Amino acid sequence: MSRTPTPRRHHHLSRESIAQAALELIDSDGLHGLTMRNLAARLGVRATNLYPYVPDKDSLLCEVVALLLSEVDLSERPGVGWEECAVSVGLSVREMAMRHPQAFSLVALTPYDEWPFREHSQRVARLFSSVGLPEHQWRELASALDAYSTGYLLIATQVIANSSSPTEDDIDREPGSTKRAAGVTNTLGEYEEGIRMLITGFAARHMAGGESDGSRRTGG
Amino acid sequence: MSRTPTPRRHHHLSRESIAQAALELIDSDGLHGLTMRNLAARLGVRATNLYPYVPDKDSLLCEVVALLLSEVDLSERPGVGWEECAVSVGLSVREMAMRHPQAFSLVALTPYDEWPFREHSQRVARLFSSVGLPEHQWRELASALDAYSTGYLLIATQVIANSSSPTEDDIDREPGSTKRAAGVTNTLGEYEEGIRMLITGFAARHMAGGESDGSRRTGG
DNA sequence: ACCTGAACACCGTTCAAGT
DNA sequence: ACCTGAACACCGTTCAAGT
Repeated sequence: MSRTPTPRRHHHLSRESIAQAALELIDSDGLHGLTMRNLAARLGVRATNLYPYVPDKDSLLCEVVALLLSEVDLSERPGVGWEECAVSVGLSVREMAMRHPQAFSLVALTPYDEWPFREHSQRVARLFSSVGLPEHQWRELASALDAYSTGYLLIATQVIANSSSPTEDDIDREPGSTKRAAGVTNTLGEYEEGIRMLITGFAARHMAGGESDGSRRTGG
Repeated sequence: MSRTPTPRRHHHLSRESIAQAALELIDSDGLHGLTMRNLAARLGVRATNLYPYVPDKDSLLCEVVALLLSEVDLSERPGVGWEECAVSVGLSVREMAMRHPQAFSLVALTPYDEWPFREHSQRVARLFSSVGLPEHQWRELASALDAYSTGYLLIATQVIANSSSPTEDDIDREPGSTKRAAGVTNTLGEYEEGIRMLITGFAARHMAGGESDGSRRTGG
């Protein structure tokens, strides 16, 4: 019955604390700096001591994804129309991605039917169902916005992660390197404009009047 | 001077043939079935024999990405308006992704400033600059469409890859498993509708009249 | 000149042996 | 009862030694 082995020595160890340390390790050393041995060393412990708390590395990565998703602000925005609500959620996702550019690919790579996305989907549903759109409509909108955000931020963070981890060998000491010629922009403005294009197009194609000003003025 | 060592024995080996075999191996065994040793075995050779042709595994993965990008149809569509042109490119990307669901994440994970995207970006530029839109406009549109496609298809393929590789241990022999409850849909219709939302929104926000019917009737 | 096996420095994970 | 080092089966990659 006791599913959790509850070991007694390392009191600072737990699924949560290990996942937190893993995220910090990724943030500082990059994804392939996350090693069971490295992570254990960071916690003052041997790799084998992690296994009572975490079944394997994949589960640990799921835990990290859950940590990242929990940083997205999905609280209700009272009195805010669905358009601005969708925009602000998108911006919150971007803030999370830019706080953790080396870890964001984990979010994008984790299959949607894995458990970290279950709670997240429920939080999204709770927010969007309070926003005045019929369910089949906000589901289609949320799906498109999610695809756009995931793709845009993955592309942006991969460029950041690639140029910020020289892996200690090829440090070309030129300040303006040959990198950003490929037209990778990643500005908040461009990202937000894409979201607004989706919202505008959604309203035009799927709603009656197609109005999209977002001053909803809800009394209660 | 002789940068290419030009070995003489294994005549069937070359950068291209190795990359092709790597893609086939990923398609059948999944991404983590691709191993220098596995790949060599598939080619009737030892792992060390690959290194004269490919400097390391990362370069090999870039070569695979180039192979995948080359499958995208970016030929000109004479007499087709920019809207339908953008849609058909998006559908071609989806066909590539669905042909290689286990390999698509490589495309999404490869930083945009790596070389496989240079030629691809030039092909995109060649197509879109022939379509009647000013450069700053089609660049913004292409960027948003790329983000959407990448995100949507990554999410879709990760679910496919996750459920099609039971890794030989957890084969729950229930036909209708607990999987697809998370609302992962991945239909061609939903994907295409997202593209059209972006196009409609782009036209409404960035063009004069905002017309978007796509019958361009170009004479030459 | 070309190829090869052994070897290096790592992985994730397990488990018998210690205390 | 808890922890540990050694060990297993792998990686990517190198290189001295063979032919």
